[in-house]
Amino acid sequence: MPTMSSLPATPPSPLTIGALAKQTGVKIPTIRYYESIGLLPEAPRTDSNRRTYDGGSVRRLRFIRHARELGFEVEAIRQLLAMADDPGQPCREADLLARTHLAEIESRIARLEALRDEVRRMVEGCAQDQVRSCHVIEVLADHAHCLHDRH
Amino acid sequence: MPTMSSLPATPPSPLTIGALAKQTGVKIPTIRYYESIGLLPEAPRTDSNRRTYDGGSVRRLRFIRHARELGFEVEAIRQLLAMADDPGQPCREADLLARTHLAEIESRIARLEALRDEVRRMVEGCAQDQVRSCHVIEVLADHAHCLHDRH
DNA sequence: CTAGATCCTCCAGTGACTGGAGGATCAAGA
DNA sequence: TCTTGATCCTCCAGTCACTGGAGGATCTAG
Repeated sequence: MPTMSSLPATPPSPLTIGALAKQTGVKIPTIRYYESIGLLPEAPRTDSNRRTYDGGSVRRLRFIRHARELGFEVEAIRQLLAMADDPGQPCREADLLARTHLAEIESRIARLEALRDEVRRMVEGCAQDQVRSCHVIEVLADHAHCLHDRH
Repeated sequence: MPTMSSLPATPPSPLTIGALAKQTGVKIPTIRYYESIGLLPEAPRTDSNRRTYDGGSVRRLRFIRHARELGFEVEAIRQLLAMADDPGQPCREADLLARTHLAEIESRIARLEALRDEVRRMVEGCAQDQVRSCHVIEVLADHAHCLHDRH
């Protein structure tokens, strides 16, 4: 084989912060901010002090982005990441945490489904050019959709 | 009939801001903040300048709270409320808006369901005291769970 | 060897609340 | 009626999670 071909899998060349931002949809200052609050580990630097990233960073950052979009706060994400980083280790304490998050997730799904049904009804009404009253508010205002009752 | 009895339905006595806060789980400063940014209409005042509310306020505020918890931003809630306030009127323009929100809601449901399944798997693993690897990150990191592709 | 893109740090600004200071008002009991 | 504790008012400063600009270094393509 001639000179050009290297090993079968291309060695995973490190990403710049800009490339990471592009691949994840997270803005550069936000990436640095996540590092500063410890959601992302401190990125290794090049000789000229630039941060470098790899595929793991992409997955971790995408996870953070999705979780934030879904309304989880940073502290919850930090806990979720810690559980993922440390699979099954202090299972006893992580269990309660996971169950709490699970209940919260299920509550969100239920409320989103109620909202979805109502918005869908609105869209269908519009499609038929019918003027029918809108119950979006009632749907989300209804306390029955809450799984927890601490309010 | 004696003197005490009034009309069949008790006249809906107005709520104080504190009572509204209790019924909705929204803190008093937050209620005032929502009024200041126009999410809630300016509350009528008593002679001594205190805000008064009714059942409509309770429903509207509960809606806002749930929508915020579900991660919708204030601007989206403002639009949703405007549609609800003005049922079927400028149907043509509201339609696109509603469809956009619908797609967003469905995307959230899909991602939350994926997350739920994974967290559930973790919890079950814990319950059996099994040490199995955790894929929460992979689940939410997976770009396939996104319905939009602008990133 | 430049010129433009990209990176660095630091710091100030934004959106959506959250809470304290200082003062007025209300409602219930002595 | 008078007080006293709860609740309300406005204003303003602080927090969380970003977001963006200033000023300067480094990289990369022509």
